[in-house]
Amino acid sequence: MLKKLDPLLHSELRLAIMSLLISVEKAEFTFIKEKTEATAGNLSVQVTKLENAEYINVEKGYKGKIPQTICAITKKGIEAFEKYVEDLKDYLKL
Amino acid sequence: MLKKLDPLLHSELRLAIMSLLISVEKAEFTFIKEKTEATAGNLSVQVTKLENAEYINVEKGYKGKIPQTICAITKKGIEAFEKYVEDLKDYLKL
DNA sequence: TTAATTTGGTTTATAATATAAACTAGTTTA
DNA sequence: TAAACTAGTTTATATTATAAACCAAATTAA
Repeated sequence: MLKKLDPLLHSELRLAIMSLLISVEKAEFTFIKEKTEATAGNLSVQVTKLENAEYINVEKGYKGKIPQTICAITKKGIEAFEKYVEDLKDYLKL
Repeated sequence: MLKKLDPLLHSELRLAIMSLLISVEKAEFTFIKEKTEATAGNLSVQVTKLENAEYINVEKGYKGKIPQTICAITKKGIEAFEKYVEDLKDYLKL
């Protein structure tokens, strides 16, 4: 039987964010924005959702005088991502 | 760069329908309903969307006196599914 | 025989989600 | 010092998913 997919990850932008962070571990908000081609608003909303789920943690600091938000994937986030991949494989026949 | 995912397929229930039809080629509405554990209403809506996209075709007939809806995947549907799988692989690091 | 129940759905209303527009706060440039 | 830019957040709107309500015919039960 097909497993219920984690709704937090079954979203194109959130999945893209997680996919990126799986590779690089941590990244600036602006970097993620460029890579995903998302609007800042949309990205901000989705980052907050992932943060609330503790799939990523978010640190707000400064790079010189300019605000800088750094996102990093958590252990919980990695596990959720890996489970999502396994669950999806059944749908995709992989 | 990550590709935009086909929004018609990036839906848990529609993906489950397509995944099932990829395996069996054609199936009754009621069979799909049992397998996916969807409500009839939800299934009806999603089947119609897939039909409108020509990813499946739907034949309404009778099994004896009882109405019977048969869904079958189309060539276009198979191709869309396969492309979706390939596109998703990049997100999933497969 | 007619009144409930079941089967096989569709339509429609509502809840959830995604997205973009508008806004805030501070910085740099002209 | 005012315009424009950077780095975001908040909020309003559009889209989507889902469930509830409904319909028609068949079956079963009284």
